[in-house]
Amino acid sequence: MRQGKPMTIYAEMAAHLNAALDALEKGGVLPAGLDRGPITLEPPRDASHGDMATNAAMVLTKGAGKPPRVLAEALAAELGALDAVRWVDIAGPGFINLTLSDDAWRGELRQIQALGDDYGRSNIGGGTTVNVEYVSANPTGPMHMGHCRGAVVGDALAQMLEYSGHRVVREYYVNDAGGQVDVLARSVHLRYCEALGANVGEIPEGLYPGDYLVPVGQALAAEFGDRFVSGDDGAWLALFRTRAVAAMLDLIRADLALLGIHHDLFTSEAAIQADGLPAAAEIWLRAHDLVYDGVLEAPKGEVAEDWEPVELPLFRSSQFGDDQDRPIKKSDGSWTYFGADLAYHHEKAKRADALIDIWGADHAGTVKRIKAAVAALTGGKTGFDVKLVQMVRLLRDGEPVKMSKRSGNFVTLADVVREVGKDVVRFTMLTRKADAQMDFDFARVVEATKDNPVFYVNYAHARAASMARRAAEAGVDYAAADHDAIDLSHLDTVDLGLARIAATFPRMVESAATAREPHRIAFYLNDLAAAFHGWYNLGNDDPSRRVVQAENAERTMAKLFLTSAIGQILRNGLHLMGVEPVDEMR
RNA sequence: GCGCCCGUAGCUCAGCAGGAUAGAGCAUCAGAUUCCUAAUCUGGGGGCCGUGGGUUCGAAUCCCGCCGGGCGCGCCA
Repeated sequence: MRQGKPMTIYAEMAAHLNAALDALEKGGVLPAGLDRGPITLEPPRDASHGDMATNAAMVLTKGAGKPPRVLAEALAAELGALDAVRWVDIAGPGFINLTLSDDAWRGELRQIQALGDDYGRSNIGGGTTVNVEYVSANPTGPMHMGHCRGAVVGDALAQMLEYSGHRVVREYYVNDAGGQVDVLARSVHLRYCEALGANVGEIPEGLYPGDYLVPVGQALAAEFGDRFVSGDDGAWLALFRTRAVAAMLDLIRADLALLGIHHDLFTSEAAIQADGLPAAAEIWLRAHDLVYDGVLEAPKGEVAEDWEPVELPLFRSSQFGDDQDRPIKKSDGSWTYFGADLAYHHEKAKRADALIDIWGADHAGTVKRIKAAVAALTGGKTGFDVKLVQMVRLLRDGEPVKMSKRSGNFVTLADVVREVGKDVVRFTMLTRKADAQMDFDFARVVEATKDNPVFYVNYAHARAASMARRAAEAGVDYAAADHDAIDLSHLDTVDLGLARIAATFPRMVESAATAREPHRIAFYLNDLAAAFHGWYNLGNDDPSRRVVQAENAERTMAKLFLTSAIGQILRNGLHLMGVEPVDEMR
């Protein structure tokens, strides 16, 4: 039966289903070569239908030229003969419902324990490389809460993809070539002068006012003295830009570290340009008639008075569904953000099989052009997905927190992490699907109630851990026991209901990774925690259902085995989210 | 005007590559502490899944139109 490399129960049953279909082909019930792609084997919504259900008979009816019930009966006969299957029935339009034996579920619990941290890991990625670019905040200041959700979603996604058999590169694109870094350099110059005793007064409109630039100015003053106080900015602008960006990246890296986020690669836009990549891309695109010199139409909607038609090199993004063609260079000859960005994506595509960008929803309008450019430059060979992450509204005491970048009065990521903790921030950011707006209420995310999934899931894990402690106090030492020798026949069908939910973890992770939707982990964990809390509370009415039963060490051991398997699943899920499981709550 | 996202219980949201009687939490009502954290649990009430078509054995899910809401829209980043 269970031999070779360990298989989870869904994988095992899927293999059995395939073998049964092979048998039907051999017996002439099914023609050979039917597409089995649409066949599913999944838990039915209604648990009373059994443990697993397959639509195989309905899906194959057309190709087989036989009614679903006929196919279902033949298939049911094959499947019913399996040891693991206790009961088969055919229902509705032709569903085949399987009820597995208790021993099959007991076996799955052992599988969870045997695989441990790897229960849920898969190789659906087949070792292909996925590049996930996330955060990529402008290097002009510390991280603020506007960056937070994309950071967490991207990081959890990367983690999930790795767990699902991809090689993952976590990348940060440093926008160090635009006008905003000149502004940064000038803002730092002001702080530099200030450090040398100049009275700078109010920070002028158009420069970054934040105090975080003060130490950068001081460091430059200490290093260069008053050499750059007066005189042409050509003498210092490039130097200050470099130093300021480096300092900002240090701040950003430190902020990300607070969230447990570490990128593998920081790629500089300026370096991309210095290496001539945009120019090379332009030549290629011109050769393929995807870039031409043309004049943009005036913008629709609100009419701008300062609109002037200018001839620019334009990318034919309108051929790919964009509203209009997009310039890759400005009228002063420098590259637009888009012009550099397409070259950057081309570069990334050379070293990965698939690209994923995590962007804020405010950049939604630019998705089409970059997708079009990437498709053109890679010949459509590299998968490219842009995941948009919607805004987070910060609430304190039910009131929206006002933020203004201008005054420097934005809520920093570091402040929030300090206030509520890394794990609360990470978990909360994953409790909505990425493309739905969400509220982040400072009071609610730290609430210790079941309304707060962060707490609720962690509580389940802590509860699982505390049971082993309590049992030890009562003289049943689970940690020291020989786990293979524990007799799981003490677990009945009710107990094994938890195993049924736990067993769906691997397929849930796979589907979440495939769909690139890390929030599904959070919802699953919440469901598992609920089932676990419910199971635990059965002991209130019926003492024989308690976990710790000092007078019955064997039964206690079996219950602890189950408890610890659930703890393992909770841990594996939390790990994917980048959240530390807690063993104890105070 | 155009593009993207969204419309599911009173509120906040899930709904797993279409599946069987649509789920959870909050709120509300009724219950449960001889036990491992009641920081929890059990049960009730509450829905034309925005709307009209289409695809098929089967649609909240896929396609098209409409209605309603959010966001974005210049050579910015």
